[in-house]
Amino acid sequence: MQKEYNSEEEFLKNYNPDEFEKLSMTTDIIIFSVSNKEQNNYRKLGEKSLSVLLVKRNDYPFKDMWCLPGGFLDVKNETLDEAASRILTLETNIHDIYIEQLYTFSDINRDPRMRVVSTSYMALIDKNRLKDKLSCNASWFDISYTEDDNNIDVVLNNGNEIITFKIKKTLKELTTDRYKYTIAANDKLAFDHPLVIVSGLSRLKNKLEYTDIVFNMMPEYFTLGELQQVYEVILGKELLDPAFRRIIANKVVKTSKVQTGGGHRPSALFKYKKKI
Amino acid sequence: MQKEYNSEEEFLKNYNPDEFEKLSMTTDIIIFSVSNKEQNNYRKLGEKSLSVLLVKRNDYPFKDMWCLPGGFLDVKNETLDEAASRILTLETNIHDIYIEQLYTFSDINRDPRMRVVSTSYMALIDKNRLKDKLSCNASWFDISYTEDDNNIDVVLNNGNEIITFKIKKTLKELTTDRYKYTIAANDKLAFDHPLVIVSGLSRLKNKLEYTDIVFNMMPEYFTLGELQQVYEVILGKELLDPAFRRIIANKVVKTSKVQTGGGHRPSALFKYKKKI
DNA sequence: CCAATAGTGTCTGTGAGACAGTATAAG
DNA sequence: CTTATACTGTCTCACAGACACTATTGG
Repeated sequence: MQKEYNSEEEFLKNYNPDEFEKLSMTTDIIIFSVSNKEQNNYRKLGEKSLSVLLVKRNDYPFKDMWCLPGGFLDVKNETLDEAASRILTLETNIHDIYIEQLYTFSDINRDPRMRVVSTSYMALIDKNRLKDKLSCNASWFDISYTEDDNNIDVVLNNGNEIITFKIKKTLKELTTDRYKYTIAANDKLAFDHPLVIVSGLSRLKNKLEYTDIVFNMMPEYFTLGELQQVYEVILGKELLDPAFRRIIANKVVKTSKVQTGGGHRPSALFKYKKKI
Repeated sequence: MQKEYNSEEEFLKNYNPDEFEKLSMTTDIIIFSVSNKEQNNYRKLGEKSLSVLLVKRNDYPFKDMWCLPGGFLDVKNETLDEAASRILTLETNIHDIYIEQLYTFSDINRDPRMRVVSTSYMALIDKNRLKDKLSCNASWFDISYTEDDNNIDVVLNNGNEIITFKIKKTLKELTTDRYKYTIAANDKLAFDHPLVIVSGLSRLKNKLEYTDIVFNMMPEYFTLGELQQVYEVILGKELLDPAFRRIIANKVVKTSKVQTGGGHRPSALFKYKKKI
């Protein structure tokens, strides 16, 4: 039973902040970018792929496994958004990166040390902006995945090491296409990070279709062929040229620059057309 | 510097769970439903409106103000989803309610007592399912709101009391239509709940267009006129009959029942057609 | 000339917006 | 007969899918 107070001030003065049990919070950030595989055929375009930044854990728990960049919330001084930005800057050394909150994961045993709830974020970046080298324990992994009604199989590859995991989908409810995701196989990723990656992939794919989010992953100047490749690699399907050009027509501006040297017709370079 | 351990078990045995500062978490639930205003003209349909369930606070902080149903996370025993379900059942006395996570709010001073991070949920319900009376301090408020590029003005009305608040929108970033929402005016709602309501409204509006979410707010049998009214009241605009019927044609099944007594042509009753 | 990408023209079918029209109960 | 809603037919326009075609470079 609450005691009687005469004012909010009086109540707050007497409040015991340990009335409710407490826990720690972290943020995990899934940083997406686009990689370019070099081609040996001088004519062909380099194949693109979607990449995610992972960090190798030096310490327990999950020592020697990979995880998303993340860290604990500074309870006294920062919001979750600020914590995420701090970690993002720490990892990339650049500012002005697109970031958005994804989902808050709260499984009781997701951290073996103690109860930790984690709010995940998704960030998009053009890799070319990274002037500094990555810290030695961080690495870009190319993502490929297949999905059907029951499973998502994901393969992450940094050229050196291959990480695979499988997510099982079970229909949660009839009126939307929401699934409950559970980790069905995973050896190399720490915590519940397979779930975070899948949730980020799904958000990215959706937002690609109804926002201009993709331009956060593009350099200032790009060809429509490159942009189309990025769409294709994220959506996991090929697009027809005329249809694609119609879709992005009012999102880009043609510049006077062209890109030559490809052993074929040069392509015009475009910029993102900012909305009014 | 982390000490040297030889195994995960050894590390965990020696782990100090108070290494990182802790905080409390809550969940707040925005429960939407549809209300029916009675009409005095025997021919006319009762006007529908979107409603939200609010609770009057008996205790400090924010004593005597209204807030969304919510509560603290039981750190030892439940996930956030479970906490939200628990509170939802507590408030409504029914199970099988549609619920989804919305967003995690973490402003440092959102709770005057101490640092509290809150994960918000949105639930949709058909009010007619509520057999029990609401607890005496809970009440349904009809929502009406207007929105332009800079502000959202919301009016909540339970027939007795009127709550208004204003949200200021500032563009966060160019590539998507994401805004930063800040509370510009609010006297009667506790915490940052105006932000939660606006975030729920926006989610509901969006999902209406690409999911079958609306049927969680409908009774088992309904007329297309009623369904259309619900769409109109959520979207805040009128729809043309033929267009609307095309959109929902493959989401509903016509039954043999009809609804008469309206002083006009009887309308067929429909059910939600569950997907295969 | 060849291979590969850049870029365009256009046909076709689908589907949304719009509006007009018919149907039918209760008073 | 009036009023209000229920429900349908159809025209038009915009746009996505599909495919064929032209353009241009480096080797």
